[in-house]
Amino acid sequence: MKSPSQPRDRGIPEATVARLPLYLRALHGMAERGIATVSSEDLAGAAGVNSAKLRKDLSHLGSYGTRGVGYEVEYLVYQISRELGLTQDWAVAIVGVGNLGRALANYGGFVSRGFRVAALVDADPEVVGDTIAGLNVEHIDDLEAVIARRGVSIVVLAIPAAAAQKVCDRVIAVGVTSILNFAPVVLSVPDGVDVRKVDLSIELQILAFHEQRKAGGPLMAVDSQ
Amino acid sequence: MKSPSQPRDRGIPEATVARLPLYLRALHGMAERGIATVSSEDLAGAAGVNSAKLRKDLSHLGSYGTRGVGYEVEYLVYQISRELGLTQDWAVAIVGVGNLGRALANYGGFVSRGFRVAALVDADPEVVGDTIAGLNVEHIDDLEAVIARRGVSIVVLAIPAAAAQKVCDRVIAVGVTSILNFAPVVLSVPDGVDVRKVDLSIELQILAFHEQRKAGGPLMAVDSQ
DNA sequence: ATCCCTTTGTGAACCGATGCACAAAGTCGC
DNA sequence: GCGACTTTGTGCATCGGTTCACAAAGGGAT
Repeated sequence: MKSPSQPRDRGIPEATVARLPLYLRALHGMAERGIATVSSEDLAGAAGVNSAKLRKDLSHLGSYGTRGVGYEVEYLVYQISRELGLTQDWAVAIVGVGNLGRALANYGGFVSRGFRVAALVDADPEVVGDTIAGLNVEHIDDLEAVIARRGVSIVVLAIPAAAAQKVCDRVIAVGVTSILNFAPVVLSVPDGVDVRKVDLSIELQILAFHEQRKAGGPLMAVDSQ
Repeated sequence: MKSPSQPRDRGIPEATVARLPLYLRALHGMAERGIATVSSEDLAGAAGVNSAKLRKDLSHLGSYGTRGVGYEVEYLVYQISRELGLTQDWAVAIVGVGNLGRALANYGGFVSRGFRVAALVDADPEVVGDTIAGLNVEHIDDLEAVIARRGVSIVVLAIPAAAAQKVCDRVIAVGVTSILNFAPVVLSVPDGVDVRKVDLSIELQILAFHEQRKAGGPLMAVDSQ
């Protein structure tokens, strides 16, 4: 026989990984409202995806549903959390405590489960030493020491584009392999380092493209009345 | 004969649209450094993509290169800008001037070209009437009037998850069809409305997944020495 | 004017992701 | 214990996107 609930495939598709947090959030909401089991149809609805896609996504983790019934909410929360690595605590350092860095540090929600802001770092002597969100702001010169001391494994870059590559190189040099970049610049990193980018400007430009398209296209080839 | 440099295909792939802002940024940098022409190889390098992909992307806009030479930087900047709709000015309203909303309002860079923060709105009477980034904060009750008066066509939601759907519905009701959502919630919108989502928590969770994977997987099935 | 060199634009194979549709598997009522 | 019903898990067709590889196109030298 085989043990019934084992993650089968070590290779989970990237598209699936990107949706797991969505499912997890929906499940947390259901758990809080006391819902014990949920069908793929309902969960897919809450997460805004197709139910077949949801089932296929979950099937990559293992066979955690019961046919005729659905998925047990608490159990699925645990399995997804474990798969995403949220059963452990990740220490996050935020580099740059300008407007954005401050917002991130104070944004309690984003560090809800599994993540902990462990350090704030900035280059401006004016803010070094300040306390933001209960944390002391340390100097960028001590970046490497801070990362080592606090056990930081994920670094968030909330600094100007011009400074991003240099800081990126420094944190990689001391072993960081996960970076969330808010600076509007393409970081070049060696293999094995993951960079995820959040770029407000790009998102707005994509919206503008579609908005313009709705309004009649760039040439405004009006055949409307 | 045919006019040589006409956008040929009105259906530009979504993946291409998402990369055009990247190319545009790289081109702006080159223009500032006085570079007149650029090859697909060099531009692709600056944007961090494969050169064949870049050529195929640009070919969707038209035939704007010269074989044996490359692309004229200024001309390409204009063509991409036009395609993205950045030759016109988009009025953006930011709803919610908490930490994040404030950061966005002050973040000059993201409203660089084509975009203009035209209104700030919040529900907290404490901040309504304040001036942030040179703009008066208006009350959420006047949301519809503000959108109409300022000609807002893109709305940025920087509010708590619980309030997002309601505000979303209201702006859609007065004709807004482009929304950039920072609230950690799946918005449901009618067809024809574009929502783009920026979710810090999800990005971190994806990083955590890969970080854990590097460290040996969720089961820590160590067969290493 | 011709040849060689560079670089674009694209046909075609490939790859991953999506969604339909259904068999397999389980529950519940009687 | 059995049959009807529900819902999962997945095979398969399809689709969009990526990458390779090369013919076509243009520039510059001689």
